[in-house]
Amino acid sequence: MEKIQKNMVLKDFPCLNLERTLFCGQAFRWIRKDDGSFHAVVKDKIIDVKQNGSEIVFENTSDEETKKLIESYFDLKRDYKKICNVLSADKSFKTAFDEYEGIRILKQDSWEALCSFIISQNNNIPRISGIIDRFCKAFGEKLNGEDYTFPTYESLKGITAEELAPLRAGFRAKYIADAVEKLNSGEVSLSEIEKMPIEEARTELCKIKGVGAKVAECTLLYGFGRMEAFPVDVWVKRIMAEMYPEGLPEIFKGNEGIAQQYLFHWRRNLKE
DNA sequence: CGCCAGGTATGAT
DNA sequence: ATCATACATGGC
Repeated sequence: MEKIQKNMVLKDFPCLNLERTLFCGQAFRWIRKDDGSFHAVVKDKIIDVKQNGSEIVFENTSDEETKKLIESYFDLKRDYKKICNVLSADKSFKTAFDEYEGIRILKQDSWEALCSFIISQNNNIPRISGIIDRFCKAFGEKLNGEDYTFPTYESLKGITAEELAPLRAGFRAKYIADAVEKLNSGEVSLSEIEKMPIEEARTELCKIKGVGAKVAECTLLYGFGRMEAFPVDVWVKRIMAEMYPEGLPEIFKGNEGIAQQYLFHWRRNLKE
């Protein structure tokens, strides 16, 4: 029997480098398999994707729903080439972009982004991934032998920090519990935040314990696709001091988040 | 073994 | 307001 074509293929797609996009510190669940492909669960779908030269192949993506998910998650409708060209008028951005072209902002589930960046505080990336992995295995929905969905806050309703102990998240467990509680009670609403002006959205997110300026900003950028969000961590603080003592250039306006991701990744790989 | 990690809450000046 | 420190855990 002839095998039907059921892979979604992108040929010469502008500004999409999987390796860089998936491992630049915005998402924590992607793994690299032995055959060089990348694997993760996005929402309730298992995604396997590989990059062969100018071709990007999403495996087993025949259904329309999965294609729509990929289009949204990888932000495929946005013209990064054009945006980055504008941002490149700034010398520092251009340096970062020339070295790391192909990074896109992933549009993740807002709850997953919120939770992931609560876990990220004062933590390192390998351990963040480990905690999230244990979180999914302990409380997510099993898809098959290895793969679990990210647990919803609805399914965690009433959970205590003690019950989250298996994650070994340390002092962050009580923050996750507080987020679950406030989202379930409606004291904080992600669907409302989605519609809010950014300043108001920041204030809402910061009602959750363990959510400060940085985590709120990451949630808005990676969970809500707010490209004007600009997370400032230790690396970006250094960037600001070293390159933008007078503040961000005007041309970044509306795309501060994209600028941030390139500058962050570039500066972090520079070390010192 | 010590240092540090995509911060934040808390308490002291 | 601004500043220092603790925080859980484990990667390196």
